[in-house]
Amino acid sequence: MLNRVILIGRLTKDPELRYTPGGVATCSFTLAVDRPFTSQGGEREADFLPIVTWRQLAETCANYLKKGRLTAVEGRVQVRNYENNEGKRVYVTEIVVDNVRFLESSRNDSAGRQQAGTKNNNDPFSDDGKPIDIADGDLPF
Amino acid sequence: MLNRVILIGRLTKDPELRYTPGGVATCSFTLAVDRPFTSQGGEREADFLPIVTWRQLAETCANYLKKGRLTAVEGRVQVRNYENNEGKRVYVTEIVVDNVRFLESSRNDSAGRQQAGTKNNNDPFSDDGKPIDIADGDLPF
Amino acid sequence: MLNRVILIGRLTKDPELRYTPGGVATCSFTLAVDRPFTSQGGEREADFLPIVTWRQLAETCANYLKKGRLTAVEGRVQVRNYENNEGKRVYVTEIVVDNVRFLESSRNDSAGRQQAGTKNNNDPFSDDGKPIDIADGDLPF
Amino acid sequence: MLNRVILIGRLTKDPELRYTPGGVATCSFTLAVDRPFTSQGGEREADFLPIVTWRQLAETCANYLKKGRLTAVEGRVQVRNYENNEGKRVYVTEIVVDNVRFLESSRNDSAGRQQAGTKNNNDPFSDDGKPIDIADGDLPF
DNA sequence: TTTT
DNA sequence: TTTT
Repeated sequence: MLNRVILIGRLTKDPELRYTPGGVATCSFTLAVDRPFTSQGGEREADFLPIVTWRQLAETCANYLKKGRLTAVEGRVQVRNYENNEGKRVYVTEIVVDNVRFLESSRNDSAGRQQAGTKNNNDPFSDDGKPIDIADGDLPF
Repeated sequence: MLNRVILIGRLTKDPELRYTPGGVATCSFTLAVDRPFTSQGGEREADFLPIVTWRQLAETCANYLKKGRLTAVEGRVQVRNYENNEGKRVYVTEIVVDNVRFLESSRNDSAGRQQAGTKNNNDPFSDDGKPIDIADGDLPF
Repeated sequence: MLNRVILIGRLTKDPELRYTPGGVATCSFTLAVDRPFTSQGGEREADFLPIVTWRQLAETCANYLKKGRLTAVEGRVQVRNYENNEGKRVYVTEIVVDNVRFLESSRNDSAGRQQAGTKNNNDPFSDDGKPIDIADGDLPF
Repeated sequence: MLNRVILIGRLTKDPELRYTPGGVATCSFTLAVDRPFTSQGGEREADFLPIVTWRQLAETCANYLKKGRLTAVEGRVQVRNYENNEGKRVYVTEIVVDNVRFLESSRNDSAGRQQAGTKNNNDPFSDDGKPIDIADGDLPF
């Protein structure tokens, strides 16, 4: 009935932009969000949360976000499921985001941006030349 | 760095109370949270989100929550992982909650509460008589 | 840069629906939100927060909300200012809301709803027959 | 019943640290939070929101925050009231904060920090040598 | 696997 | 599998 998440963290990698068969843009990345407490005994101190954006926001994220950037997102927790190749139902929890704030400008890493230009990870077909397998009727927001 | 979730939904079952070997209470339940949009094509219209509470709040939840109750929770998204019996690392996403609001009073189901008393689901050992396998040094908040 | 508020509380009165000169609907009400702690010494234990909604949501609120109803809202904190009749600048803090959840159905107060029908508080001109003094170019969202 | 605010903005001035007569620290500052939309007609495009913190967090804020710093805060909206010198009741809306994230490190302004040291704005008595007029029994959290 |  |  109400489902709201706000996160601030850093991208673990450059974002990935894809398109559905119907041409809808979607951008995915992972945010590393440091936990508020220090775990005793060498346990993990950050959560790695999968973020998904759609449409115009997806293209903006692909253009402006990069590995390591401090970023704030607003959205909702969603559990998606699909059948894997062994015929087993798999549940995936993602944060579907409708608002993104870039908390670090790009002024300090022009080198990084140029490098991003040479091996262009914003190209929707950069991985395998084919659009991803997402039903267009199945989009949030 | 910041990780905040607020949900309003209904419990899919009665909550479950357990204790760690060190005696720390933890209460788990699932919230069904209706999505804001109607999916075309028979898709799922709610997310079923696993909630975890600890210590005093866990005992309060076990005492006051019941299947079907409208409930608001505040907490953070957490990814826990463990090795399963095939030696494979499994990742579980949960909402670790530090604030709960009971949005429905119990006045309309005294029968239900009495029934909860006879088959006592608040008993930490109700399932198998043994405490659960959680390291005490690994608690949030 | 980011401004998000989530409240759960009860309406202190029936909501008020108005229209700008340009015909844009706006609905206002106050939420009483109980504080999490008990104040020693007879101090106030709730905050009374002014809520504003616009357009379609304003009309939905006017139709479905009523004094006393438990309600969840999502929006942002806004400080509006204007010059009063003594020529002094006055600052007003409001919660401008873009999402409302009705946490109590109306089944238990059909009497109340019929009464609301007789003295129709949903009539945009119920107070004085004139639209309110809000510039249409000055709308949020 | 639930009251949660999350803001990201910049301090309009250095924070002010004070102590109640009972010795409880409180730190105040204003966050400028840019609005998500551009107002046509020269209207204000940011909200200036008064933030209040208490106890240990107040001292941390006084030590680490400075004018201009990008900062995230979590808390609740509160309406405080008092009688002014004309005997009129005045209502003040503030964000009482229990979590602060410093989104900009201080590495780029050592000059600024040194200056802060010479005219020490962290001194609780820097303004007038007297503690502020707050009843100790009237503290949040 | 699921709530109203 | 991971960020600073």
